[in-house]
Amino acid sequence: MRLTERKIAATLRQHGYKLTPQRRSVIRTIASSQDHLTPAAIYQKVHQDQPSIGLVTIYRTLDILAKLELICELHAGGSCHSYTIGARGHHHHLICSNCGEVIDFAGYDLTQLEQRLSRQTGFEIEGHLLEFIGLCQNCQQEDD
Amino acid sequence: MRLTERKIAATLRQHGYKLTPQRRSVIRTIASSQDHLTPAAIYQKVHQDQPSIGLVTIYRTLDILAKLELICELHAGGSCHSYTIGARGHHHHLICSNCGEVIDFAGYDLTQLEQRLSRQTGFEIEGHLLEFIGLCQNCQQEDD
DNA sequence: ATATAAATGATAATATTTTTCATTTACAAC
DNA sequence: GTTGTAAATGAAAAATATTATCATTTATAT
Repeated sequence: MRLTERKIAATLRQHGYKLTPQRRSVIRTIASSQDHLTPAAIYQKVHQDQPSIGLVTIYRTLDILAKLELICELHAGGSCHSYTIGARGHHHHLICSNCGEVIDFAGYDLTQLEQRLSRQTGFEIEGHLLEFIGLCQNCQQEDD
Repeated sequence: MRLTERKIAATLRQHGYKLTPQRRSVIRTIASSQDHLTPAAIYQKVHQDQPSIGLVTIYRTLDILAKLELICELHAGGSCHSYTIGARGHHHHLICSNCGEVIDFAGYDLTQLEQRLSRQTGFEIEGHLLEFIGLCQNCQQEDD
């Protein structure tokens, strides 16, 4: 079940953020869209409602909403700027959010889930992205 | 097992790409690094070897290597520019690579895997990213 | 109504990626 | 080894995306 505009607004307030017309409009735009939207797309839509809004406000609002986990950030393929050498065979990654260390792990099979999704949605599934983010041992100590 | 520089070079040739010193250097850099590297980081390293190389060549080489699946593209968190409203409860996404349609799905639990990884690596896992990419039914038809 | 900290928008700066095009080069054919 | 050719490169600029700065405005508690 998707979060409602009301619920999002309330959570913002609870965390001490002010509820401005601009923020309301950003929330309404995202909440009423079926698709995922880029900051620029959100700006365009919100701009109809709030002609004086700046793109900066969009970015700031998205940052807050993402931090509070009221919106989801998607990785829609394409350009996410980090590369490692390919490993033979299928594998996934575990990445340290602090130092960037990457550990490959294998032996986890998503085929069944993939088939289930394909059957349920009619999608022809081309691939997937599975990553874990966390703190490696070194970085845990530094944070203490 | 990670791909070797040799293997990557051979695959490039097999696909009709020329093996230039610049490309060799990019491959060597990525292959010899433990971390994942941004294009800018790769450029810096390669530049020591090939002082005249341009950043453009890095981008072009990365595109080719990624297309041939010789390197992995990582999403290291941060700014990947697409947002949807948060759903209540934990869920993941299925995204159409053509039209961008997003389907949320729930009921898939990664806790066990998370615990296994945590035990094996000592990571303190903060979160994960699981997405499937594919073609929705509409877009499959258009592509025929 | 008022005080105040937070939020906004304008502007500029920075960072990232792509395009264009003249020059150079890898490599296949001889 | 030469040579021809398509492919690749680098320089420069353009396009795109994101962040920083700061004076002004505003939501909200009192």
